[in-house]
Amino acid sequence: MKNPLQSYPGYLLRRAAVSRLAQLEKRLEPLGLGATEASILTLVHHNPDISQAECGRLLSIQRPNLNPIIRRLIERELVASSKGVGRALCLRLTDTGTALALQAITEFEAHEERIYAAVPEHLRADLIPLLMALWAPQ
Amino acid sequence: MKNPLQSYPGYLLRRAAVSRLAQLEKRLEPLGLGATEASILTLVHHNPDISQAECGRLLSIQRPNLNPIIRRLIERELVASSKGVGRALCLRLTDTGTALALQAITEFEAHEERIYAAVPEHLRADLIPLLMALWAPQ
DNA sequence: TATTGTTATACTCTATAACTATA
DNA sequence: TATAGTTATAGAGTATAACAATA
Repeated sequence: MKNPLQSYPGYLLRRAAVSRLAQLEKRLEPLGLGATEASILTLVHHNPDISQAECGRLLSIQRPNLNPIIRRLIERELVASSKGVGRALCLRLTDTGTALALQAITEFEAHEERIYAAVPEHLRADLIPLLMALWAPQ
Repeated sequence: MKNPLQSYPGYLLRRAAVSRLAQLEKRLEPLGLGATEASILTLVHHNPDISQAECGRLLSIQRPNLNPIIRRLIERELVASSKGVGRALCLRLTDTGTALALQAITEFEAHEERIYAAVPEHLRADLIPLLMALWAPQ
């Protein structure tokens, strides 16, 4: 039995993404973080006082879906919020949140290394621009 | 505001996969097919008398999840089933199913072309092996 | 017994509508 | 009014357990 879809780049792209995400989540599990939560911590770490809506835009998560995720991070005291302009909330990491974010970033970078290791050396420099081109155009 | 994850290949991989899948589903919508349904029709078209379980293995869909999808395709008279060995069912496309599968395959190939078009020419031959390498190793 | 099909169920992601609050 | 946060809800997709049917 043969899978004819394995010659389609779109199918392989999806399979690769699913497989690598699962691999990452396995590594993040000891930190008690999912990939989305780890992404948010990283984003807030790099952008103190970012709003919830801005987080959602940068991570392509819609506000109604992001809300309970952020609330859980606040409940866990990894993120703290203060009032911003309008109804906006400014998000910052707590000390615990910062410590966990740094661990998450370490895992992200190890993950990045694993992915690069799977790519033939002469193609590594092309990987990021290639994936951006596959994402961007529509 | 900057998204630090955009320098991680794993993040870009996921974004690209989601974006391209959405693009494909838009093209398949006029056929009344989702990407999964179109994949199954293509698979059965290339492997007449394939079983449901084998479909699931090749497409990485677990049997309990595949069951209602196949049943819907049978209800729509795109797929017909006959008894195989054990409890297995042999799946085949009906004439309507074959006609629709051919249209779906045309859409898959157009999709493939769009993806290749986004890739710099000197990297096109590397695309499939690259994505397979990103999928496979773990 | 091993494999397949089936049912039930639960959890996560995602999508939309509608509401409240504030510059 | 426009933007942000919030709530409710519905639909995919995915995961596990358990049962039925058949070689």
